[in-house]
Amino acid sequence: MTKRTARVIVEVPDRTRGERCSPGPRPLVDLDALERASADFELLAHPVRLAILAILVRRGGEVCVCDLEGALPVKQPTVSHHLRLLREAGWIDTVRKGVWAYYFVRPDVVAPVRDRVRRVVEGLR
Amino acid sequence: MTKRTARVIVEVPDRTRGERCSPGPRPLVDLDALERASADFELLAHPVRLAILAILVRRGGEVCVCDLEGALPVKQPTVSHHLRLLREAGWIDTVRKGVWAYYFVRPDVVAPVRDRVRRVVEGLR
DNA sequence: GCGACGCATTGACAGTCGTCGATATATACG
DNA sequence: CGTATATATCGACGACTGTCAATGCGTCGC
Repeated sequence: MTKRTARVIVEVPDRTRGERCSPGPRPLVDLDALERASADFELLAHPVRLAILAILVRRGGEVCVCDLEGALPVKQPTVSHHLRLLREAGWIDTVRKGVWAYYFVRPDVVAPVRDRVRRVVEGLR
Repeated sequence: MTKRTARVIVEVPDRTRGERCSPGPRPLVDLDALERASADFELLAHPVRLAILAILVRRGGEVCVCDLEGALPVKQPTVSHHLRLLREAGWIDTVRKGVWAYYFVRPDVVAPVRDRVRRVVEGLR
């Protein structure tokens, strides 16, 4: 989703040329965790998507698109767009019942997301 | 930071025209929390920034830019750019010591961030 | 002073994102 | 069938993001 061009390197260099300007051990960064986490954060980084997720979780079940549409400050194609992003990420899924489409969260997918995010955020201390 | 054009409305409409296609109570969404949280997530949604934060937190103190520069897969102006974003958000700050600039996290700012993110993410259950 | 160095800023570029009108698709109802 | 309704997709637009070379700015050592 982002324009990530390169990967994050694991070590802080020991700056053999000249003395190091920071003392202390060289920090290690879990590369793959960062990459996956940032992808999660990208999806969370929009209020409409957050609202969709909040509504779906609140209802604890299927929610009709038309209800979402009415609750959000964007037009129908835009709602559909954000629903697609969440669906393509696997976070939510949909069933059609007649004319209506009902969306719901997939807890089996969102739970690992929650774990990844929690791990990164708790690391900020 | 995002292209938010409008605000998130608080209620799911009761669809007076026609019957509602979803039953259940109308969910309420904490608008301001969503807005602030999505701003937090935007800042977290890049692996370089995540890596910077991880390194700063790990070191538990000031880290020279040149160390960060060596640890990240982007050139110096790009590092500076991401440092600026984090600094402008108040998450980190800097002291100059001679030629070098040392960055460090501001726990007083990051702690509320952690709380907001935690609140949103724990809400995903 | 001068040159070297570390970092910040600028400016430009390509790529991506969010939005919405228009349109397509699909279902339901006469 | 035709029409209405719900959702998805398309296409275009403007705005923003990430990146880096070039340049500026401040500090150090000489």
